[in-house]
Amino acid sequence: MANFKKIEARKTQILKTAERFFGEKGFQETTISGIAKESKISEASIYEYFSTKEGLLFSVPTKNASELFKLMQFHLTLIRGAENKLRSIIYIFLSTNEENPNNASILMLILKHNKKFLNSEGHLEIKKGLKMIDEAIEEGILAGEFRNDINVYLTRSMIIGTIEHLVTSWLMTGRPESLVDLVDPLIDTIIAGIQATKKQITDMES
Amino acid sequence: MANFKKIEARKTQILKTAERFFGEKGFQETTISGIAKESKISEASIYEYFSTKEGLLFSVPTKNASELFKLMQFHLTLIRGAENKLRSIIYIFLSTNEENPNNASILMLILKHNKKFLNSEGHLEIKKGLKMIDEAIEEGILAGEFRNDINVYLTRSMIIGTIEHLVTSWLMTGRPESLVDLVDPLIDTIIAGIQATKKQITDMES
Amino acid sequence: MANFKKIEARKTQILKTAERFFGEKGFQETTISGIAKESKISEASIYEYFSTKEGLLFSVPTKNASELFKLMQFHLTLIRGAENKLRSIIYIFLSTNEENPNNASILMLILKHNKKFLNSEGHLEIKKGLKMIDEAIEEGILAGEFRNDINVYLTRSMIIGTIEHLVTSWLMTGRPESLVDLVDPLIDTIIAGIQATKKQITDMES
Amino acid sequence: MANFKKIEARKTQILKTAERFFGEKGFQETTISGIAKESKISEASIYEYFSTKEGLLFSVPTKNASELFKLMQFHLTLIRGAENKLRSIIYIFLSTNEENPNNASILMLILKHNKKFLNSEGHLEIKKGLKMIDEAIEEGILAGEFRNDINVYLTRSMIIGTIEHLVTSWLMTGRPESLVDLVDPLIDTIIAGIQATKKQITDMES
DNA sequence: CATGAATGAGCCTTCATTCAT
DNA sequence: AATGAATGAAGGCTCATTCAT
Repeated sequence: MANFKKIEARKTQILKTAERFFGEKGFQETTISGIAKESKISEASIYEYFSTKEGLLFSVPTKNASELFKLMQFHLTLIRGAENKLRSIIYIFLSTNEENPNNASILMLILKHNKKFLNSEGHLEIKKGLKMIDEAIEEGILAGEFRNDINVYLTRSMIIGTIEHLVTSWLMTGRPESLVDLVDPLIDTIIAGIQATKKQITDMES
Repeated sequence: MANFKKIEARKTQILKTAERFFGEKGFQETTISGIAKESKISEASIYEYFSTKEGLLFSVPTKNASELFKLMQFHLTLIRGAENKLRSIIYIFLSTNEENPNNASILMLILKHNKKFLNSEGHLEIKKGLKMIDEAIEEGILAGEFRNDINVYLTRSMIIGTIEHLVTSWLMTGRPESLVDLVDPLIDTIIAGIQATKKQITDMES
Repeated sequence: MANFKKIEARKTQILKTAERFFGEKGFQETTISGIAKESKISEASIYEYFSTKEGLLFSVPTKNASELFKLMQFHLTLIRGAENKLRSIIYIFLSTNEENPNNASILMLILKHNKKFLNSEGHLEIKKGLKMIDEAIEEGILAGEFRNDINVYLTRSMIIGTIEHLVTSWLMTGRPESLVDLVDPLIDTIIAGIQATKKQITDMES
Repeated sequence: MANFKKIEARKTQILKTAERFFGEKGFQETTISGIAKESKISEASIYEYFSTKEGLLFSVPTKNASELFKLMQFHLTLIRGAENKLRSIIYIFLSTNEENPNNASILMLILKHNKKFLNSEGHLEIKKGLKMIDEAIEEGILAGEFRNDINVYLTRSMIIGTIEHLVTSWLMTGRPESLVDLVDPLIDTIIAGIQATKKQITDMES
């Protein structure tokens, strides 16, 4: 028992250091040797817990994503209305990235472009998050909140694309200073673009 | 003169090969040795023309971007109306990327995440393109086509972010099959999100 | 007692697996970890029973050799005539190797070239086998079966060398298909080379 | 030109060191780094000339073997009689090994047991040497020097096996002190084993 | 100009072995 | 007695880059 906890603590220690290194320096510039020194765990031990350097990289965001989406799911059950759901999702995405820039960096700058990761189990967790967006959009269409001629894939791509762009810009250049401040104007614009117009509503009513 | 032309031809030969290699294999997986062999120009000569491997990478999209934005600028002078301008810009971005996936790959998957590039001269060309979007948006606001309360930076980020996301998805997974087919629904949604509503117009009139 | 037996069983289990691994993959390619997994005994336990990886290797053939030479000794006491004894020895060597290629491989391809083994206790057993050959040759000389001018060391070297070469070829390339089929032509040639000729016999008689 | 010579000199320098290291320490214990330091050529340069550590190993005896067999071929054309030819072959084999123990060690203790080598081009040279033995034996049979019922493969195996055993013993234990001293008794015994007996000759005559 | 040739500098990964429990 | 866990130590190999010719 105590043993299990100790090992988990060591793994966590490695993951914590790895997150910082990968996040700050990227994959190539990060060395296992560096992570080992920093986390005061031998290189060989790192390979006890993680199969390869890339395996370690993949392990960093998986846990985070897993926890995040559980949280999201919980929140979303409490929220009524597709617009509110999208607002919440966007808020969670932006705030999570803002709070955890290294993890954001790993996801946005490294893993998003790694084909192996896109086919890995770790990516499944992330796909769940995307699905929540789809579901919120579809819910909004069904409820008449959103126009019924919008393209769900495209709409999701706009939301995700914008979030990614904002986060990436923020990571790369440091501006704008706060990501979460963008939630409201962002969601307003998006909603304006997809919401059912009064005219349309009138049409439906008639 | 003949000499100058010969050298230019050799440079072009290198850039052509480099574009293919970087685009298909990424930065790390591409070797100078590989480019040298493929382009039948010695490694040492590549270093005559390009300072470093990264310098070569930076040189690939510069020329392309330069030509692209000249073309865009020319087109935009002929187009009236901010909406039409945005439509045109989005069309040119998506179609250019679709026609030239290796160049797209270099920009979207490699350079976008390279701080050194973002401060390099090559990035200036790209910034010009972004500025055109800003100008179109601002023009639309001034002309009353777009709402006057929209955030230009955010709106541009939505446009760019969506384009980047679509292109990146297309590069990484092969879907959607056609990028240019998305131009119309994309611009429709965006315009719907930012255009001045009748109600707003009425408000303004009153 | 039961405990002792259990330990012996575990040792045997390890040795059995080790024989297969060393025989099939060689020394370097065999890992203690592999043997541990296969024999379902922990690596640490293997080190309880065997000092080092090399110690384990040395232990594999010792038991086999020990049993073999007891068998040979028993057989030889029943056989009359040096030629018959040599025939029997060669037959036992070839057939033993053929029946147990992994053990053959360990001896022929690994241990024969290991200076440490040649000075180890395990090698003593093998030397006993060689001594039997010497004794048979000497017996043949004394009895007048073999020429009295032959070099015992050289003759034994021929016998051993040929056996080793045949076994090694068989291990490395798979031909000839059967080793024991070679016993008769082999012994015939050897005997022809060392047996006392009629002329010599006549000389001795005169 | 001068360049070519310089490179050849460097290659030779590497091969010379490699021969000593591999011969004295074996394959595993030899490191490229060690060879590099000793031969005062960078590790990277060694990899310029030789693809891998194993490739370097294979290159060591190839050149030697090639020269050796040219020499043998030349000698054999001058020699009349199968017995004399075998004597010459055995002498050359034993003396060459004795003169060049490191090369002998590489061939006898390392490469003979390396399946990759046995299928490599380097091994072809060695096979040529074996074929010379076969030819001498066959010549002897046709000429009536040797019995016509002997097995060529087996006879060659005896010759090679004995040589290998003697050389290996010499390498491993230092005995016998001189290999070439064994040529005469060795060939005498072998010849006695395979030569046509007077009786046989008489039989043939009758 | 053009390049053949040389190398410095690293880094991931593997395993035999040890030791506390 | 048995082992899970931890690691020290090492080594092959790759490339971007330089420089003499």
